[in-house]
Amino acid sequence: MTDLPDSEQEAEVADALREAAAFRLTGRATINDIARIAKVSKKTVSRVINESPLVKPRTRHLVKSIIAELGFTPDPQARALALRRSFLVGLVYDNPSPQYVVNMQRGILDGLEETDFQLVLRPVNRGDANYWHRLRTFIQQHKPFGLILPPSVSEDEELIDMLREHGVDYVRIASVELDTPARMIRTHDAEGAAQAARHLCALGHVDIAHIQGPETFRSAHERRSGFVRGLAESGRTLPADMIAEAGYTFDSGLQAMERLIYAKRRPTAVFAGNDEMATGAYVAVRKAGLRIPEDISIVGFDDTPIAGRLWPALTTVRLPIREMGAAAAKLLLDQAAGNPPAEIISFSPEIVVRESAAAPPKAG
Amino acid sequence: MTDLPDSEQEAEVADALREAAAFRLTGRATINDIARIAKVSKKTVSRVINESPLVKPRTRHLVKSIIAELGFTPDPQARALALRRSFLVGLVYDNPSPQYVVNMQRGILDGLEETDFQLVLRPVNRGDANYWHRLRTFIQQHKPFGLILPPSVSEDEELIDMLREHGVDYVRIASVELDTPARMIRTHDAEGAAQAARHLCALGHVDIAHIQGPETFRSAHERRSGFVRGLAESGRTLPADMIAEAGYTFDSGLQAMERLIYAKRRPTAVFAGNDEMATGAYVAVRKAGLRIPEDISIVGFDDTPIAGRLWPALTTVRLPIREMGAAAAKLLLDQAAGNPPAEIISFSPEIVVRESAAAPPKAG
DNA sequence: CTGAAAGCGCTTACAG
DNA sequence: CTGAAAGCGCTTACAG
Repeated sequence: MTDLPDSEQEAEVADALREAAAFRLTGRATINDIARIAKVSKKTVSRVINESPLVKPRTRHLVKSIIAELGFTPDPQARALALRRSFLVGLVYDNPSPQYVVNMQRGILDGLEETDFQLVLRPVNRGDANYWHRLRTFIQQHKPFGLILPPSVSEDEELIDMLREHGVDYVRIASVELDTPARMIRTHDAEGAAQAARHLCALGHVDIAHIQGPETFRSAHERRSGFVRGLAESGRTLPADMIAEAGYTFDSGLQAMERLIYAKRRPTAVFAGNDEMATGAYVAVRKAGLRIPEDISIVGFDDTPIAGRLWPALTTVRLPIREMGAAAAKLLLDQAAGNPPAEIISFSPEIVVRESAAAPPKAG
Repeated sequence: MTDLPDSEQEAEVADALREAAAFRLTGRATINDIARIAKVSKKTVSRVINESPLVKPRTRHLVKSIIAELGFTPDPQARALALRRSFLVGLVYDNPSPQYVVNMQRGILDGLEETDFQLVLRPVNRGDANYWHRLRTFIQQHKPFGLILPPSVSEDEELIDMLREHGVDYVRIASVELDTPARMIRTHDAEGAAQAARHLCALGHVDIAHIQGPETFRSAHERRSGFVRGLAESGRTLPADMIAEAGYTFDSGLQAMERLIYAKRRPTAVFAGNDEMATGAYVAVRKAGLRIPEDISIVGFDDTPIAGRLWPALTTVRLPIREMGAAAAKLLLDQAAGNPPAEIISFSPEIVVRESAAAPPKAG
C-alpha cells in the first residue's frame, strides 16, 4: 500500500468493499478472505481484530471497513485453540434461591451483551464429594475465560487457589472484603440488616427476633451482626433465645418461626435472613392462627419477586442482584483487559417498605 | 504391534501404563502423547476416542488403558474447530417464570452430566427486533451442537427453518405435536387442565372461571381447551364472561381475577393457566376481603415452588419440568447419535391437591 | 509498521 | 485395520 492522498484512499476502500460485497454471498468469511481483499497478511488482520496499536491507521481503516462490510466475526473456537483460553464465562453457584440465580444470570448476560462471550452454567453442591473434581475437569477441558462466583462459592479459598494455579480469572461477589478490587464485588449486607433493625425499632418493637441463615454463609453472619448493630442504636439487644438458626430455605424458615412462636416469650417482630425463610415464617404465623402484621411483623432480605407476591406484601431489604451480575461480568472483562478499578466496587442494600411490618400489638 | 498371547498383551499394557504414569506429572496430555506411548498414529487414537469400529480390539484396549491412566479428555475447542461444531448446547427461552427456567436448566444439566457438553444460556424476547439477528449471529459464530427450545420459542417455525438451514440440531418442547419424534418432547397440557376441571366439578362448583394465558402461547390454548373438555364431562360449560385473558404474569393474573370478582356473576372457583397468575389471583381475592378456599377456590398450573409456599398451599397441576429438561438433553444427544425414538416422548401432568380448592360456599 | 512460518489439538478424506 | 498429509481459523514468537 503506497502513500496516497485521502481521496485515493477512499477510492481504495471503495474498491475493496465492492470486492467484499461480491464475496458476501459465498458464505462465512475467514481472516484469510479479509487479508486477501485488503491485500495484507492475515497477521495484520489479526492485529486489527485484537486492537494492536502496531498498525498504520490507514491499514486499520481499510481492514475495519472490510470487516464491517462482510459482517465478519472471528471464530471463537479457533481463537480459543490458539489462545488456550475459551470465550466461556462460567457462573459457579450454590445459592438455593431460584430467584437469586435467575437474576444473577440475567445480570451477567447484560454485562456480556455485545461481546463474544457466552455464559455457561455450573451449579455446584459444596457438600458433594465430586464438586471439586468436576469443577477442575471443567476448567482444564474448557479453559473458561473466567468464572463468576456469588456467595457461598465465593468464600471457598481452596477453590480460589485452584483457579490461581490454572490461571483462570474470576470475580467474587461477597459480603466481606475477600480479595482485591480487580477480583471482587462487595455487598454491604450488614448495612441493609441495620436498616431492617432501625425500621422495626422505629415502629416501636421491643421483642425482636432473628431467623438466621446457615453458618456456612458469610452473608448470614453479616446480616446478623448488622442487625444487632442496628438494634443497639436504639438500645435494644438480640438475646440468644431470640435467634433461630435456619438454612436459607422455606422449610427451615417455617420451622424456625415455629420455634420462636412457641417460645416462652413470643417476639412481635422477626427479621429473616432472606425472603425464602420469611416466606416460610408467613406460613408458620398463619398456621398458628396469627396475623401479619397485626400480631407479628416480618421483614425479609433480598427482595426476590416472591416478596411482592405475598399477602401482605413483604417488607424486605433489596440487593440489586441483576446489577451486581452485570457489574461482575464487566469487572471480569476489565480485569482481563488490564483495567482494574482503583477501589472495590460495592453495592448497598436498601429497605423496601411494604405491608408486613407495622406497630406491635397494644397488649403485652 | 505383533500378535501376542494375552499374557504378553497384558505386559505390553503394563509397560505403556508405566510410561504414562511417568508422563502424568508433565501436565495435560494430548492425542499425540497417547499415540506416542501406545506406539500408534494419532489417527488411531482419534478413532478410539470417537468409538470407530475400525480398530483392532487389542489396539483399542491398549489406547483406552492409557487414556484412563492419564485421565485424558480431548480438547473441546480443537474438536470444535475440526468438526465445525462446538460442544455447547443452547437453551433458548422466553418463559417469564423464573421457576420454570431454573427447573428446565437443572434438568438439561442433569441430562448433560458426564458428557463434554456445556449449557449456554440464550434468553430471548420474541418481540425484540434484534431477537432474530442475534440468535443467528450466535449460531454462526459459536456453532452450537444443538438447541433446546421450550415454549413459546419452540412454536416459532421461522426459527426452526433457520436452524435447519444452518444444520443445527434442536429439540422442541411443546404442548402440541409440532415435529418428528427425534426433534420434540410433547406435554399433554390439555389432559392436566381436564384434571383441574374434574377436581372442581367433583367439589361441587358450578360457576367456574378461567384465567387464560397469552394468545401467543400454544400452551394457553391447550390448557383452556382441555379445561373446557373436562368441564363438559360433567355437563358444565365455560361461558365467555367466565374467561379472563392474562399474560402468564403475576400482575396480569391479579388484574384478571379482579375483573372476575367484580363481574355480574362471581365465580366460586377459578382455574389459572399458570401458578404465577394464580398467585396474582390470591392477592386479588384477599384485597377484596374474600377467603381462599371458603369463598373462592383457586387451582393453578405448573407446580412451581411458590405453589407450596403460599397460604393456603396452592392446588395445581404439575409438569415435571426438570425431568423434561433432562429428556430434552438426552434426546438431543440421541438424535445426533442417530438413535431417535420411534415415538414422541411425552409427559403427562398430574394434579397436586393441596388446600386452595374446596367445596363452594353454601349460599348463592 | 508488516509478513512468512510454525503451531494450538483435533478430524477428514485419501491411501494402503 | 492403520497411517501420513492436509486442514479447521486463528495467534505467537521471530524477523525485518
